[in-house]
Order: sequence, then C-alpha cells, then structure tokens
Amino acid sequence: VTVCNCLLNGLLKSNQLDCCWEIYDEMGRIGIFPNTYTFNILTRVLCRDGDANKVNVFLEKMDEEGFDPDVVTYNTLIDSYCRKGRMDDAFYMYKIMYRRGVPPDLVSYTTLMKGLCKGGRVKEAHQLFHRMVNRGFIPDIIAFNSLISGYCRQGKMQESRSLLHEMIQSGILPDGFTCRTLIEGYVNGGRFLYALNLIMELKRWGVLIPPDIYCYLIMALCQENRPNAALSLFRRVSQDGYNPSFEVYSELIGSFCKYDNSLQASLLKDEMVCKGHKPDLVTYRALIACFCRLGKSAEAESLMDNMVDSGLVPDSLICRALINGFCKEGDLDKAESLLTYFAEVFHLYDTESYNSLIQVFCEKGDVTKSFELQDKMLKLGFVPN
RNA sequence: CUUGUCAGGAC
Repeated sequence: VTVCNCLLNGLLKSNQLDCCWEIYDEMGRIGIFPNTYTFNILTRVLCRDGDANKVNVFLEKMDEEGFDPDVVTYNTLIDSYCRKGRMDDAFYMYKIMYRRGVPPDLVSYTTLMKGLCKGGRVKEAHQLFHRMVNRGFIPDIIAFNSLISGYCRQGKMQESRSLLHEMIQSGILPDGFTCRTLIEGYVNGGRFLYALNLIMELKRWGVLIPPDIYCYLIMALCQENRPNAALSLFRRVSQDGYNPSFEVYSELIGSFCKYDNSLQASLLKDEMVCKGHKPDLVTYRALIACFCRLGKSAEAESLMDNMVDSGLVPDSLICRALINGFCKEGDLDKAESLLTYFAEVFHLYDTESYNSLIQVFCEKGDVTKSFELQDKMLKLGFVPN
C-alpha cells in the first residue's frame, strides 16, 4: 500500500491525475486495500480536478469503506477552498471539523490565514492568528512567515517588522523564506535602503542570507536604473565569497549601458569573461549600441569582433547601431565597408542601415556616391526598398 | 507513503 501511495503522490505532483484513478482501480483488482493516506491523496487529486461535488461523493464512499476523514483530509479541503478564494467554504469545513470531533490544528489555522491574506484580508488573518494563540497553539515558522508575507504583499512593512520581532522573541530564527518575503516587500516599495538594513539586522541575529537574495537585490537595483548602487552591493557581497552569476553580470552591464557608462560596462564585460562567463547576444547588443551612441564606434566595432570570435552572429540591431554610429561620426567609408561585411559574411541585409547610409550621402549632396553604393550592393544581392 | 510559508499558471 505504501508503494501505491507513493506512486499516487508522484502522479499527483506531476499532474497526471487520470493515471491516479487507474492506479486506484488496479489496487482494487489486485487486492491492495487503500488506507487513510490513499484516501487523502485521492482527495487532493479531486480537489485539483476542481469538482466540489465529486469530492463530496468521494468522501461518502470513504465513509462507507470505514474511513473517517482525519485532520489531514480536512486541511486538504480547507486549502483547496482557500486557493480557489472560496473562504466561506473553507471556514465551513473548519466548523465541520469541530462537529465531527476532529479539532483543527496549526496547519488548519495557517492555511486559513494564508487564504485570508490572499484575498487581501490580512487584518482578519492576524486576528485568527491571535485566536489560535489563545487556544494554546504555538505558532511555528510557517505560521509567522505566512502572516508576514501577507503584510509584505500589501506593503505594510511596519507590521511585518513587528511580527518578525515577535517571531524572534518567541525563539524562532527567521529563515530564507522570511528574509526573501521581507526583502521583496521593501523592493516592491522601492525602499532599497530598508532592504539592505534589514539584511544587516538579520545577519546580526545569525540568519543565513540565501545568496539568491543578493542576486535579486542587485538585479532589482539595475532595473531601477541604479547601476552604481547595484555595483557597490555586488562588490560588497563578492567579498563574502558570493559567486557572481552570468545573469547578474548581464544585468549589470545592461544597466550601465543604459546609463551611458560605457567604461564601467566594458570593464564588467572583461571581468565577466575572466570569470568564465560568455556574454550573450543581448549583452553585446547593449554594449555596442552604447558605444555607438557615445561616439565610440571604433570600440564598438572591436567589441563586435570579440563577439564574432566567441561564436555569436550579429543581428540587424547590431548592424544598425554600428552603421548609424559611423555615419554620425562622419566615417562613411567605414560605414559602407561594414554594410558590405554584414551582407557578405552574415547575409545580413538590413534595409534600415542601408537607407541611413544613402541618406547621409544624399544630405552631403553626393548623389554619385549614393548611386555607386547602390550598384555595389546590388551585386551583393542587397536590394533597396 | 498524505495537508500549511512568493507564485502555483496563459487570450
């Protein structure tokens, strides 16, 4: 039976609900008697199917076979209703439990609290928390985290903080979940300094900060267009032995590019390569566009050469950035040779780049050159629009 | 071997 239960649970987790019933039938056929675990797993299967009537039918059948729903069964049902936002039904189950002599436990309360939080009823969740404590339950880390998360999602950070302290005072050390929830709360409100201070405080309490929190913060700072702040955090945590990831480097480089700090961006790119990460097309695109925008097209071109050496193929955005860059700098020969290069080597025919080059020739009154260009391009199979 | 802590799911 335990083997079957294990299998059923696996099927449930991989969302193969139909298979569950096949297994259940098969069990009957070969004479394996289901136990409470079996029924509880199947209850979950039905809950996920989303048919309330079927659940009731099944519970009756369970009853016929001599199994009374236990606290796990009820908690499963409560959770299912909570996830669907049907809080009335969830509380109804909670009342039924008492009536049937199955008293709710910590899990029941936590589940209900989470359901209330999800519907934005955090205040009521907190009241339920108090009621639970008054009934003699000792909240555990999950109970605290659920409520803290509810407050954080509403941006009620002062309440979250006071729960955090309540939690620590009751002898529970916050974990990675707690940390992550609170940090996300601050970041969503744009309060990065509070987030950083919280990390310091948690460290002082002896909480291990999960490394991906730093990653998250750095990326969030980048997306807020604060690459310098992101970089200084990055440097600080690198000293703690935190290994910078490909994603973090990419994000930092992109952010500095957007900030027109081409120097810092390219330093980071070199550092990234040294650490064994290969910048991708998006990163090169950002770098090249940034250099071109700042009138440093020659450097942009050598970046493109790096990129090609590393096995990446330039796209039309890169082509456009370079051609426009050289046009703006007045180096039309270079622009033209690049246009040829992209067409010949990469079969990249970017009409927009082509047009801007023609336009520059025409603006200079050099119509002859413009026609010569068209001849050359036609020979390469590059047709104007 | 079964229930609770970001999300738990798409036009």
